Amino acid sequence: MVPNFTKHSGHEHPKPRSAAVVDNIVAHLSALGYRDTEPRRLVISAAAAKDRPFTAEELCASLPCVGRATVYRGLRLLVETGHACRVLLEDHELRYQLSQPGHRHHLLCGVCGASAHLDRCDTEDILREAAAAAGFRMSGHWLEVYGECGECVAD
Amino acid sequence: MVPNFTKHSGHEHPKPRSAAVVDNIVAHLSALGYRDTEPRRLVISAAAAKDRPFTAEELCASLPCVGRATVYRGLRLLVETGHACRVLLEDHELRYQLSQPGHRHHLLCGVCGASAHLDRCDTEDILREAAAAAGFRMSGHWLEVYGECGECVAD
DNA sequence: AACATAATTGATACCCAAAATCAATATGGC
DNA sequence: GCCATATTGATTTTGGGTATCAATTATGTT
Repeated sequence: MVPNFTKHSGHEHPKPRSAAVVDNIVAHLSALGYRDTEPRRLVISAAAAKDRPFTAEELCASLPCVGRATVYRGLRLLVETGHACRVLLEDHELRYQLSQPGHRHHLLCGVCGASAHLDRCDTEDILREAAAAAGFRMSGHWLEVYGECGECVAD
Repeated sequence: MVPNFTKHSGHEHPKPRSAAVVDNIVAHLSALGYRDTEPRRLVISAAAAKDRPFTAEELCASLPCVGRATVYRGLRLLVETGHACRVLLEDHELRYQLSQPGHRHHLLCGVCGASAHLDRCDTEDILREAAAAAGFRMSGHWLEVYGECGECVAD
């Protein structure tokens, strides 16, 4: 019954990072009073295993042993607690993606669909300034950059 | 039962700018082979009259004489042709907003919901550079800045 | 370790936004 | 004005997402 996460071809990393991510999130949820359950871990783990933004339905398909409602609830919880965010890509489908809380910068490849984080965010100050020029007091932002990732450019 | 949309207080501008926007869009659609029909104009006009992102349902309510299907089709067409874009705000509702083609920068007030365009986009170059550092070739971006607009800050 | 309590799960039913259908109508080129 | 065709809109259908609720499970306590 345990789903087999053999998605990542070739590489035989024991995936310590992904597991750590799941543990981190579960720990945070516990701190917030949410229980550490296996279905919830499965949802988070499956979400962490995705290497690009995914739909709720895709996640359901990846988790045949977890009820639909639980998958949706898990996703909602992740979004509410800031561990995932919703992404509206150009195909007009609502997708999800794990993310560091408050971090809303993504590089999205229009060819292969890969998604990466934009780590160094020098834009913060510039945005704040531009917003101030329009009379806004900025509290946050969401940024998505479309283009082609390195691999797709190489092809 | 009729919702009272007396939001636009006072101002009795004959709204020439909005009309021009509608004409522009209709002209572009015509160039693409789409016909110039009254229901479609009504949809575009109603969308242009909104001063903040709106839901499809809200637009339907604003257009009791236009069929639901036509409103939804009109919105879809606007999005497909780049005259509107979908916006995912923090209340998790899918909203629409007219926009210049390719222009995806908005200032969104979390208090009153007002939306403004970020016109001078100095971020373009910085983003391109940051994306390149991650191996991406940037082709476009979508940026939303959350915060408080001038009026709400003043209160 | 067993208990009590409360959160969580999942099968199902339900809701509603959005799309599909299709006959009737309006548009634009001729 | 005519015709081919895009468009409309009343209606039906779809499907993503949520609510329900009995059964189950996690956590703190003793």
